[in-house]
Amino acid sequence: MGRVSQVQAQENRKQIVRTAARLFRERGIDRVSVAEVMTEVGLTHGGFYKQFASKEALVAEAVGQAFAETGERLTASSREDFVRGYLSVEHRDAPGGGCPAAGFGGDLSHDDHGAAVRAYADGVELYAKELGSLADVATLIGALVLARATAGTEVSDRVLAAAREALLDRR
Amino acid sequence: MGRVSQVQAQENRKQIVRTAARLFRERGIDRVSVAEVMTEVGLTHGGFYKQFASKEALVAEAVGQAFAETGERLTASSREDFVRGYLSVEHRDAPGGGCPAAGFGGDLSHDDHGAAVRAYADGVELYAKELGSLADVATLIGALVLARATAGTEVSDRVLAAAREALLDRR
DNA sequence: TGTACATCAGTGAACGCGCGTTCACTGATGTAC
DNA sequence: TGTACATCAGTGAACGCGCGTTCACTGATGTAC
Repeated sequence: MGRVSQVQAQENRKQIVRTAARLFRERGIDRVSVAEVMTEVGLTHGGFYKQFASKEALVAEAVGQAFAETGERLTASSREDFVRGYLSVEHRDAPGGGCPAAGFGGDLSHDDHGAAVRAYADGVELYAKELGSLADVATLIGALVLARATAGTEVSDRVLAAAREALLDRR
Repeated sequence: MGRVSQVQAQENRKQIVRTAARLFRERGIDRVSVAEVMTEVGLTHGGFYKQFASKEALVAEAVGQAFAETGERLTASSREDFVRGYLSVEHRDAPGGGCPAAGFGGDLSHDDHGAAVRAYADGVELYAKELGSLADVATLIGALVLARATAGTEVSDRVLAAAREALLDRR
């Protein structure tokens, strides 16, 4: 295949970011290769560097993309609906389209991912604005991280239920 | 160097597990190689497989080791002291000797780390027994994960303070 | 207690593999006239 | 509007590298007598 239209190239670029945002959350940034993202989009891996300076640049954009998606959903539903959806078994089992704060938390705390950290911090602020307090954001995200890390044990369902109760019934 | 005494071999094995437990929490499991752990202990990488079946086996033991260390500290201090220490800037900046639930959370939620997940779930139960509720455990761990992921921004200190207030002053 | 031999923890080189990245090439797209 | 040429998104092979793991070897340790 030869050159592609500028419109098509921009569309391909967006698809790469969207696909990376999903795969990185599903399996962790380090466990997803550039080649895998490109294949999933339907391109070959060589062209990646025509669009991005490095994998790290893609990570930064993917984190931003994931928070943008979540932000829309967040402001479009009531507090109670959002909390129930967030702390659901479905959300626990489908990290690919889920909360980036939980999905990227582990990957970003090591090393320095400058731009990605900025997007992450802004995302957390947005959560806090919607939920009312940073402590509630911590409870929400902590419960999801714990539920995923313990998936398959009885602890997993119980931590989701406990956080639901603390954030909804208790207030 | 030739053969080493059984006592020395057991001591080396323990050192490998302890060192892995620290390095894995500091930089993430995928970012630490078997060779690096062995070098840090003062051995060469080839001998690793005389002691462990695979890197995965070491991961399981390292997670268990990390929770065992934390469990001792947890039962040895008052609730308030523990919460203050847990949500301190020092703990945020020194993950190597810190909470394994936060340090390993991201790494274990992807793929299936059977034995490690069991140790993790047991560790979470221990936290819950000490703190009183699983929701409080979620708040504690979520705050630390967020503080680390946003380290360097103002959000980081604020989320620690907010969780401290929620877990101590509010009750 | 001494001796002879088997064991096996640790060594260091090597393996196959997948990764991020580079590069010469292709040919449709975009542009200058 | 047509033509000639430059551009550059995408291709596919190749690179250097570090990883997890294997293996022949070493020689002190452990054991049988």
